[in-house]
Amino acid sequence: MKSRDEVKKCNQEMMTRDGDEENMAESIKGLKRTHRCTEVSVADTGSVVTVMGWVQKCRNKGGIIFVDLRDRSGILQVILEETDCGRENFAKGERLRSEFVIAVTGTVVKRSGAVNENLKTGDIEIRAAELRILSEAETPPFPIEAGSRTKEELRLKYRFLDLRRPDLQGNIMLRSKITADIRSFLVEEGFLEIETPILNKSTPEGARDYLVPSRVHPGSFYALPQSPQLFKQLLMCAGYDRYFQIAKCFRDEDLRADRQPEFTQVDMELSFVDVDDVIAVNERLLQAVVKSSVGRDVPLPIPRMTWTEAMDRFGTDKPDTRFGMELRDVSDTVQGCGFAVFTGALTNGGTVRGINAKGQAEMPRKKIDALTEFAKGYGAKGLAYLAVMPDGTYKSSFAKFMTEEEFAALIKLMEGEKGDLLFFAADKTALVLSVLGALRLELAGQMGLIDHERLDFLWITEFPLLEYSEEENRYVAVHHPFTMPMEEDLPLLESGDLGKIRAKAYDIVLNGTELGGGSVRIFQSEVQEKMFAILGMKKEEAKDRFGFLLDAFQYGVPPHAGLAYGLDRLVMLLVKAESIREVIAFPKVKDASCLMTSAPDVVDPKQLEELGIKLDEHN
RNA sequence: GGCCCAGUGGCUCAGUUGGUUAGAGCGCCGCCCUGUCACGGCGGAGGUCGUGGGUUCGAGUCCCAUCUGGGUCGCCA
Repeated sequence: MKSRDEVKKCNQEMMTRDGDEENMAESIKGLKRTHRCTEVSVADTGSVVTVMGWVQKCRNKGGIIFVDLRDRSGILQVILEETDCGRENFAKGERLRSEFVIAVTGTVVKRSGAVNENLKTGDIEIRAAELRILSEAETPPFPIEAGSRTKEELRLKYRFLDLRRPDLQGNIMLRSKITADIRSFLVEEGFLEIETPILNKSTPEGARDYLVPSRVHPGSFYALPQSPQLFKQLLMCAGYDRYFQIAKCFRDEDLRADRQPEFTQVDMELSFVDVDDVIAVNERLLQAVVKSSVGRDVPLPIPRMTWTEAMDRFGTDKPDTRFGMELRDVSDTVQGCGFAVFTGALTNGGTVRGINAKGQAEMPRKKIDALTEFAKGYGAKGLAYLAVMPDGTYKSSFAKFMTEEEFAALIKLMEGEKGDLLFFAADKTALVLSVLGALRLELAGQMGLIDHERLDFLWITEFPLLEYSEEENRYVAVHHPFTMPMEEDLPLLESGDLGKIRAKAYDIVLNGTELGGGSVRIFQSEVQEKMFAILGMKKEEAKDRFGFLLDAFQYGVPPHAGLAYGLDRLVMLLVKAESIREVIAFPKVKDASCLMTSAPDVVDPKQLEELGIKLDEHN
């Protein structure tokens, strides 16, 4: 592959290349498109239509030319014969190549040849009377067709071509429909769509901000929003009791298959509500949108699970409930056994848990080793296994440390049967859960346990309010510092185990992906100040960073709560895409750059000077 | 920042334990063809194997470094 600089140079050449000598582009003058390609049907037989689009493919039989004309609606066959269109138009037809943009005026006829069952318009064709070549085209660097297996790198460099492909067009068009449906549902429900600023004050809690300098404020920086959180709370203070926004958000963090540095949230906030009210309206929203976009029914109510239960049963706060293989706590059973890895973990206040890979007893040693490596990737020191062979014997990495009775008890607890393979992890609880949670997903994938037709929605509730950060040496907010503790746990704020406080926070999960989350907000300034104190924020600092919010709370604030969805993830899951990039028109690659525009890029020194910015020598 | 995977004509891939002129399908170009729709027939062009270095009589194949893209851990209030 080319280096970044070479690519840049190449792109520049591409952009500066002039309209060339051979460009025979004709004018559109006097023509008006009457239909998209697949808007023409057998009902139009006999009428004259004008269609415009791209040449998908030409089949020149000598005296007759078939042209598959494509636009975003699909494909329509155009037929050119000299007797219909005359010599000049036919000659143009002979010059046609893939991706030429053309306009055709002609008569809709029923096909005299065979019907093409694969096309929506397979029973008709247009007999061209006039053909205009509106634009010629180079041969594209990869085929413009559905199901392309072209390297993503190339697709992204030529995203404008990639976006012509029917599968990507389908995703982008469905995304548009979903967005429109969300808007109309929320407006119908009395929500107001209100925009909030893109240029903001940096609030360095949480993800890293993208910073924006400004000519008129040398030395100061705006930050791009990570979410409209504070503004929507202020909107509640201002009385706009139901707000929503399709909001672009930015986080300067590393990318993943389901994470982009800029992404879109469906953001909402409601006044005079509690947890159940937010959940209720959002369940109806999801039901309506899923129905209208992909025609699937979402039965209500959506199941709910507390965070504690999710962690306990699935080892994660976003469980994929499309299959079982739940985690089991075997700590009590192995407590007195002779296996030091297990007993040692327990002595150190940890846990021992297992999962049962049904029918996998004969898994080759190599594969088990690979899974052990997989577990190590999540911080496990190892992975213990116990295979209950079909003949009833055991094969185990800890065979010599346990008695027959201990094995029997362990297998019984794991509901192990002949042919099952049991995996165990022993360590600190959080680590064990994360390892087995990941292993569960990995195994399910390998074993083909996941039904990809299912849409399993799930609410996760009662998240912990705070968690202790070893790195920061203090408690940090699990959700954000404006999250309301559950009433029952309020006393713990004063004295008690801060890690035990549950929050009025909730996530919506679909098929093991976190679709969105939200919370009831703190609306009493005393509680908010207490919260800042717990987070180690001095009064002055809190005032400096969030003073406007605290001020607003002094002037009459309604109880309020909200939620935000990752729109990209919702669309991704509904179209069954593997990556969020398949539902974003112009996504960025792993290092957050754009292969098409080559952003980010160095800027003119004059621009920097104007901004009062000096770079390090090594930049 | 760590770990893993991939990089061979325009595209997608094959390429045996290192061994003569690096193959295929599709696409592309030319000629022919009036019912094709994975159109067909004949002919043709096009790659030195991401880059640099090394081992070797000999490297697409082995080693080191590096670039590019992807997955993932950390990170993502």
